[in-house]
Amino acid sequence: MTFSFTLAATDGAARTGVISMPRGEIRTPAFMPVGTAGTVKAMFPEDVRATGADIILGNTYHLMLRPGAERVAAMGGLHKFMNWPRPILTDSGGYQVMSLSALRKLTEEGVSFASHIDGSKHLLTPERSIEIQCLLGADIQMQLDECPAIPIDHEKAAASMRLSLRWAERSKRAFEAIAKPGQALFGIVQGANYEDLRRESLDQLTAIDFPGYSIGGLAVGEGREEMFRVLDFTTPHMDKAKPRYLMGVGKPGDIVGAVARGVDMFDCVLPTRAGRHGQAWTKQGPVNITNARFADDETPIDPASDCPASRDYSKAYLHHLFKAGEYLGPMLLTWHNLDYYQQLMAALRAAIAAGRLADFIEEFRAATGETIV
RNA sequence: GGAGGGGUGGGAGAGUGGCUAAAUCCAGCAGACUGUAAAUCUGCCCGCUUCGGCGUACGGUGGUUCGAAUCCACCCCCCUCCA
Repeated sequence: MTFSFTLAATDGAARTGVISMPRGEIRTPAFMPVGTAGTVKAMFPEDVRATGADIILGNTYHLMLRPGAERVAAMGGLHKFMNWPRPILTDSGGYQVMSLSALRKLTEEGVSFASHIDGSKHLLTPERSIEIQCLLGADIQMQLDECPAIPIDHEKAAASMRLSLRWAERSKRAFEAIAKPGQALFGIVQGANYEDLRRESLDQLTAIDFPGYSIGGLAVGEGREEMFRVLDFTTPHMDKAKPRYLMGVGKPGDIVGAVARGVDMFDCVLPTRAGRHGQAWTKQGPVNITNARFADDETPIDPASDCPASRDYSKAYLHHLFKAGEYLGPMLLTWHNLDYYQQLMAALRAAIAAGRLADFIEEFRAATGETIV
């Protein structure tokens, strides 16, 4: 069994379907919880699964440094190591080119990082990134890319995007040499917020040919409206038969708007990080549970939810746990947020299948007060 | 009764003539977080404010001084030790 993507229904530009892989199916549009260091922080894998996650993320850079890709391979691979038997998507380390820009040097060859842990030097080339992702056993792998922040001028954005293109070719060559059947490598469309660059990137990647395409370099400072504008001139030109993955996005409203523009896959640290920081995402929008107004609120976040974290604990208790610095607070709120995100994805899939996405978006806007054009 | 030490903003605790509306930490209030250097970070935290300031303030009262949380006098209170 190999990688395949089957569309079940469309509604405008939006699609719903299934990606089939040896380790399981991924219902799209999909939200993939982020488990950078081999754990979705503060969560048990079985609870992540119970929220409805079909696939989670891992990270090349972090796992390369600790515990080391070869060690994970010796332990039987990342799935066994972390007790997550379903598909795993790994980022290539491209995001760290931006987030750790102070600790790395960029050359044609690749990226040399000074470890944020102990300062040790590590060269991450496109080939080494693929090798690491294969050692980890990642089901869906990412090419190494450069993820520049926006704003960036056209010239620099073009140079960066073309570097990522050259790395895409090298990544594919390396992948074809060592990957196992059933694994997939995605190319990453770059080009900042410039239409000509996004088109050039997409055309070149399409020529190289990947089983799925990521849209990178968004949600990096440009704002929702601008991000949607970029999607508007990008997704219509993408291969309809292949999954489209908007990397690092996002807030629920970002996801809803991107799904309407034809995006199939998402990942974001927001539900987990915000959960650890006391922010709950709800059907009415985000709320900071540490606010004093919750100190005496005996109602749960969502009494109608199937998720214990959402249903069985009062806001007053969650408020207390955070105020007291208790571990259970971040655990419960992470759990709730992941469940909320998966409920949102399930609702989007159902709405697309029923041909009523526009109605769903209107209801979402009314309930959250969010602006989604 | 005697000797010594000490009383600073909600708490702890710096400061011992002007750079002090008063360090720092905690508590409190609010915000942020988008392919995770994040159980993190930021702002506010005496009152009023047109955000430029203005008014009060370091146990109390009085004094020295151009100027006092800081020096002096007396008083009040707390702690330790001796009777």
